[in-house]
Amino acid sequence: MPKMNNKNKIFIDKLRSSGLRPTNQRVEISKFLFNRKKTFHFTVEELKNSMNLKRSKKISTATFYNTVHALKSAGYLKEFSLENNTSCYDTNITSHHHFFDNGKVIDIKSDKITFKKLPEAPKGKKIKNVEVVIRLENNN
Amino acid sequence: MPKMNNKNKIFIDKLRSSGLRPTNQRVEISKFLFNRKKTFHFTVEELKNSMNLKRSKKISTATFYNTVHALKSAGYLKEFSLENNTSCYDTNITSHHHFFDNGKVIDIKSDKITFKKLPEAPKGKKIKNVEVVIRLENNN
DNA sequence: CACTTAGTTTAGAACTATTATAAAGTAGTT
DNA sequence: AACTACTTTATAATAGTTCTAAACTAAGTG
Repeated sequence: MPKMNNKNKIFIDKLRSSGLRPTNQRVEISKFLFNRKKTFHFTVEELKNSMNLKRSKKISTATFYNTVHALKSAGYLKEFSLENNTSCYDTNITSHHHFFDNGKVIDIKSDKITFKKLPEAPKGKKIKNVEVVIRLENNN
Repeated sequence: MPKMNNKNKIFIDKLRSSGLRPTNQRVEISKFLFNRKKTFHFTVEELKNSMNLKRSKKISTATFYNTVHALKSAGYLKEFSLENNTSCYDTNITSHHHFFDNGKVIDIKSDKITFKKLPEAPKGKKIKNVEVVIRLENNN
């Protein structure tokens, strides 16, 4: 077993509560994702590339997908579709909205958008969530 | 040249102004898409299956993709991503919003959603459009 | 109204993102 | 230390979409 101090506890806990054993690969992924101040947006491919770039022994694609899926199912990541039909994940799991700026994604805090009017859900349905995308373009 | 009366003019015009010659296949697709009272939501795969089902001579996949792309680029269709990362097209090209109900898409008229507060675009950017998705779930 | 040419259709190959498989490896319990 | 269930990995498979190139056709030209 690799040395592992309490510094990693928070990242390991996220894995365990996602139903995953804290293996080396997974702990590194969890740290990479959650050991940051700012929200992180990524596709699995981007995550894989940026983590594997600096590694001699690469983590496999399947492990990235498995780990991200489990973290997402446990609620530690939010998922949404980009315009090129790939999945983007967001470490900001609070309810919020997004700017889409030519492939770049920027969070919009929930309280920056409020509604004057919203439709009723159809009969037998209720509203699960409301997500706003504001698409940007360059001035002039 | 196959007989072609004025009834098809509107469908042919959409093709021509999308930069496409009005071939038989394309006119049929255009009619299938736009000869309806209600908004139509579809993926290319769905469109292909429903049109080809009744045909002896099938229209090829590439022709569906080409035609849909051209109509979309010309502004006759709107495109958005479903949650399974496939492209969905909408014959309602007016600005509007959507309910997502377990894979089913329902239009929300633009005036059914109004904002009390919207964020400013970042420096050097301006807002191109604002799209709201309201995700539904079953009651109880 | 034949001729020509640029645009079109098609089957199939290629590609990209993602999921599945199964053999070799490892965590964690006993 | 040994066992068992879970992991990792390379690789194959899949789904949606785009590309390719050969055969075909619309529509302008003389």
